Amino acid sequence: MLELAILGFLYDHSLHGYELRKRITALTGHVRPVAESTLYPAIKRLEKAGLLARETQPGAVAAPRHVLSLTDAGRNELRRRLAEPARADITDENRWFTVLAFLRHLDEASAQAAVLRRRLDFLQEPASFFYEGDRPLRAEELDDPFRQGILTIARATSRAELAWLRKTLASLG
Amino acid sequence: MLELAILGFLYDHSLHGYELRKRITALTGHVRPVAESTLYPAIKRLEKAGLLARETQPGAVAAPRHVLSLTDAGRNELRRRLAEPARADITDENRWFTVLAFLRHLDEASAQAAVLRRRLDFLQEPASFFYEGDRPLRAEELDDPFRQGILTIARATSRAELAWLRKTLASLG
DNA sequence: TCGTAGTACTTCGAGTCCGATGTATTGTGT
DNA sequence: ACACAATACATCGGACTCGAAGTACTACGA
Repeated sequence: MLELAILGFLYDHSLHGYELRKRITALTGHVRPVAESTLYPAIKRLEKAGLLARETQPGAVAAPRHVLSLTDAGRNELRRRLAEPARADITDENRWFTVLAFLRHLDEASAQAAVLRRRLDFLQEPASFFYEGDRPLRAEELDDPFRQGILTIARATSRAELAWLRKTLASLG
Repeated sequence: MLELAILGFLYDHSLHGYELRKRITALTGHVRPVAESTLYPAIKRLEKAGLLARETQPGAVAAPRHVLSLTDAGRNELRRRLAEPARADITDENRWFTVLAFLRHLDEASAQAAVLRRRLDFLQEPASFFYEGDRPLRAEELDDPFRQGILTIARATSRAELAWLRKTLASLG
């Protein structure tokens, strides 16, 4: 997730870690903030794996900056992760949004459409949060107003996303 | 999150680990499955902290079951976690849904309302995913269809949840 | 000139999670 | 009679994450 965001942001521009941090915070920080002590080790991991390169600049403002850029292997890896997301990247909205945020980096519309279709399939699975035996319960069948809320909100999200997915899939041809 | 779900499910009934696992899977498993090797250590943690008690039954169906039940400390701890959720429990939808799933266990409507109000405040903060400088961008200003999708879906969710929150807060008095 | 805020990165330890693997029992199909 | 699935729990190592603290430098107001 974090790694995907790092690769995704660096695909467009080289950035130093601090700027990267600000962009990741803007993207997902209001939901799930990223600690510095998580970001910098992640950068090191990716660097060690040969996915990104580091060039140290003398500090213009403060401490020396490490300007990061994707290697060819890094670009390939980003495309691979976007084209073949893990199951959790499809099902978990937080992860899914990160995939969506960078999906334009896939070159082919058909590959983009394939990813959207996986999300579509997932949303169409008959899944609920609450069951009676094996039968999924509908909001109206619950007497707990908070659990009703969960189903109400999830249904609204699902509806909106299905509409958007179908529209976008149609426009991708 | 996991711990909250364990405490929440055990508030109503004593359950053995395997049954607990099935209920947690039903609740959040389609989004984020819980591995057995995560659940059982979590149970041990809570037991060690004195929040739940274990009674071993001879295996009716298979291996001996450990029937788990909340101690008084466990009941207090659940109510405490529900009444004073961490920031991430409010902002991350996955965690928030878990709080909602058990919020009825808070005795007082005013305490329930206070939690809902925290979510309301969060949703009303002007936050986006994409910025131009400091200014949040609207869906129409993006030319990336996938990023437009993120904003479109997030807005639909937000609208539905705000409506539900206001309705429910009104009915809580 | 002194404190504070912001930039930019690092280290450490503790906790948490997961995949893989293992053990033991009962029920079901063939 | 035997394999296999399901029940039920446990252990282990490796990876990831976080909070706390630290380093170091610049800019700016009082």
